[in-house]
Amino acid sequence: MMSQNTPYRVRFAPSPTGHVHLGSARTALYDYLIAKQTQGQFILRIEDTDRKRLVEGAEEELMKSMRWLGIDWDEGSDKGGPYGPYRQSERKEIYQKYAHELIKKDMAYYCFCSSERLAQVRQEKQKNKLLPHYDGFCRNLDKAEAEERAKNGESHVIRFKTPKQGITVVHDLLRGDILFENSNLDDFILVKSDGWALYHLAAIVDDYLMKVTHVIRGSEWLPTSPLHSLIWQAFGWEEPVWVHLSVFLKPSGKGKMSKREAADLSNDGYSIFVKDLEDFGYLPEAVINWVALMGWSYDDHTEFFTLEDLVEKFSLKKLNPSPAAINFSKLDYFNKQHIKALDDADLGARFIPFFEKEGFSVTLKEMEAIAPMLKDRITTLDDSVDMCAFLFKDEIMHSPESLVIKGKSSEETRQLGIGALEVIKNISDWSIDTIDQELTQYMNEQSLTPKELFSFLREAVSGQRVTPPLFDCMQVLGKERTIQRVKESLEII
RNA sequence: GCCCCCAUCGUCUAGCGGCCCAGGACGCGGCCCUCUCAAGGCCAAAACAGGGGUUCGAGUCCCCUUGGGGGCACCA
Repeated sequence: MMSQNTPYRVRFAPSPTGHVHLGSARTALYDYLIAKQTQGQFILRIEDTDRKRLVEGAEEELMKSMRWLGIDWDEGSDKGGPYGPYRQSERKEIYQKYAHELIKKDMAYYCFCSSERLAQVRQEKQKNKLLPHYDGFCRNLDKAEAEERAKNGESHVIRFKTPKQGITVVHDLLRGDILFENSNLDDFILVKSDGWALYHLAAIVDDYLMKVTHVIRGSEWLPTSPLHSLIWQAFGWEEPVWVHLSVFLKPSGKGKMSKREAADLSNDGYSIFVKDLEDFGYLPEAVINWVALMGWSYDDHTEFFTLEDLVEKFSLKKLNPSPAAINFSKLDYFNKQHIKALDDADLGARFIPFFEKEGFSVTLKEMEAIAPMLKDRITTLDDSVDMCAFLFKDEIMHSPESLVIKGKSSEETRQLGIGALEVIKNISDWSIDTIDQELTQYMNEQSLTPKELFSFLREAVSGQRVTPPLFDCMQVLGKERTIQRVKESLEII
């Protein structure tokens, strides 16, 4: 095993079939962390050998999501590197070459069985309660003859000649040795009849050629890991360190999230896709922090981490192999924490797209002004619009019922409002402190409670029940517009 | 069905044989503060799945049971 200070070469190898999922984001994050920490390299490799499953634009979105998270790579399909190409669809011949090398070594063979026959074999085996594996029909064909048939264009796949006896041991960093009886393993396919390599072959050849030292992947790969070990051994190569991460379970902890359940999540403003989280107003810092802590911990009390912190403190050894249920309320919590940690200019800048999406045209200066009064009262960035839209509207709606002070009549409210308006008009220094002083004094004179006077003014000035602190709002609104809105309110009571 | 993995509060977890009648965090409940909403402060409830071993001593090691999860494609 590698010592802690040798550079690790790791790879994140998604297939471009859709949005980036939280589980993928976590894997990529850990890859990135361990590469940075050891001054190694993080490789982004696109696994697109299945031409049927390609999704238009998925590769671009994938890179966008990763960059948004702040997880950048050293080598990849877009930036090259010494071991490219980094897109498997551009490496077809390489896999062909290695597959034939295995045939030559008698560790793989041509199989000419039709998919109909295969389906039949499988069905029969299942009926007899046997493993639904390949029956080995082509396993011992005459080699020269098989070679000839393949050359003549007969449709075929290439299968691995899995040992029938013995045990294959996979050493997982988190779980130790895992034993698999070879008799339970199948003669799995290496190369499809269309000539494209399957994951099992392609990933291993690439990991070898790209000098990957640590393979970090989801535990759904555990069942096929002996196959992978066997291929490494067949080539006579030294295996990388295997690290199988726990899977993410749905919030209830009962099973993986289904497509349907994942879609339903967005009704509550949550999602398991990175792209959606960005749209919903979550900070990449928060998503990183949150996801890092699902299956990993630093100690018994530290939980706020920046990417830089994680690079310094992350350790594969402290990974937890048990499955983890996704906890979105913790995401909310981390989002609040990271929002609070942002300075006003930074936070303000991040509000802009959310205001623009709602049709407001705002300036960075304006956003900077509202940032401090918002930073510890919003959960997601788009909450800023809900809370402060009234500051940027030309007209707001008032309802007479919500204006009238509780326990007082409309007429009493209007008289009080007229008094307050006079006070406001007479404020020459339009600062938060002065507004506070003057209005508080008026409140005392009239024997009103803060709730009575300020709820009225809040409604009058914003048309909303909930806003940031009233005097801050009035200050940002400006004296003229404040007066205007109070006047309008008095007219409709 | 077969193979594999996992097992501490509702959830994420600390715990690597005595420091634990189990600590932190989210969430939940209560109180304080308070112009709304938050934030903040304080307090509370809440867990070692069960059974066998090993040991002077087990949440920590081993075995079994149970429970949960993952995988059994010419997908990755």
